[in-house]
Amino acid sequence: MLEYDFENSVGHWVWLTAHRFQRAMNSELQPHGITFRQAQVLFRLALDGQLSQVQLADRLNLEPASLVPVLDRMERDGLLTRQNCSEDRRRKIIKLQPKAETVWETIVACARRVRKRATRGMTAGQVRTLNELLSDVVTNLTPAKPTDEVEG
Amino acid sequence: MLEYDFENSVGHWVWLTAHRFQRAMNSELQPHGITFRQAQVLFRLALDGQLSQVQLADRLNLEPASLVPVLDRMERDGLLTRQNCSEDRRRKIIKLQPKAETVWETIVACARRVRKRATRGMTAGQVRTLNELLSDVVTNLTPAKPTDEVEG
DNA sequence: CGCGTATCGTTAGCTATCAAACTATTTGAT
DNA sequence: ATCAAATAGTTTGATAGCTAACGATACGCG
Repeated sequence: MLEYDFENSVGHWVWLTAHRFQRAMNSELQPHGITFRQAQVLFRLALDGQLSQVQLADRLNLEPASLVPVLDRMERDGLLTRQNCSEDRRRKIIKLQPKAETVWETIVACARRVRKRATRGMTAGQVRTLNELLSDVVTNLTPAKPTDEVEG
Repeated sequence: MLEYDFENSVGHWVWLTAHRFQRAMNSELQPHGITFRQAQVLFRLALDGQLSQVQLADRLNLEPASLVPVLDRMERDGLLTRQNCSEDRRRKIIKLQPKAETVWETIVACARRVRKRATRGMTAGQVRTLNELLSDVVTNLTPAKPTDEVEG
């Protein structure tokens, strides 16, 4: 009857795996009052320093509008601040608050535990292969942006 | 400063790939008034026939509570019905409506297009390898259920 | 300078997800 | 038979994501 082998499609497996990852991360982070998405924001800001909301959304592969409520909650919880930019008054600069550093160790520990569990029984070569194949799929599915060309 | 290589972790790539897949599927399905999740529900019901909500949620790797609003909208849109089960009056059987079959071709076509785009430039062997590695990760991250043992 | 366009952040309305608690019903142990 | 425990579906309250539209600001071209 059905003409599509959904169960063996890449999309199905990618989707299911991502779902399991998110659940694992969220259940690890929940006791510390942090969500997976918030952890990603902290990662990005810790790596790249201060960013505007558009820059941050772009690096998180997120629409700027989707970032607004996330930042609202993190600002409410004292993890970061929105600071008006004097040079461009439309822009707001996101800065981490000291509290963010106190949860940093927690996040890294959770990420390590989940990653270790996820790759149990796999060799380093298999993990690298997996990452490379996924990277190819991402490249294939990423629409070309006129201003920011995707390089190899 | 940072002790965690997030950019090269499996979780990062899996997450990003799934995000691209969902966006691709939703933008393909949007003109037809169907979401990715609704398409998955139709897939499942078309393959497995009538199911209760708990059965359906289990096969979709979803909490039963998360399924409720999805089914609400699909029932509202005339894609399916909830039918009270006479043997167990707690239970409701989900049945596809004729309208569901009319969107079936559309969904399969969208899935084919996205899959073809996602695996462009990859060999059949690479796709199989990718699926197998993802399957391993899913197994590693799936918590053992007491009633339903995970088999190899 | 002035006006059209682009950009930044936001809001509104929709869909989706989870955990926790609730109601109704069934099952099981005594 | 009775009552506690388990199960099915739902509700509530929170987080998250998208598109479309909006107000404020910056930029560009005449």
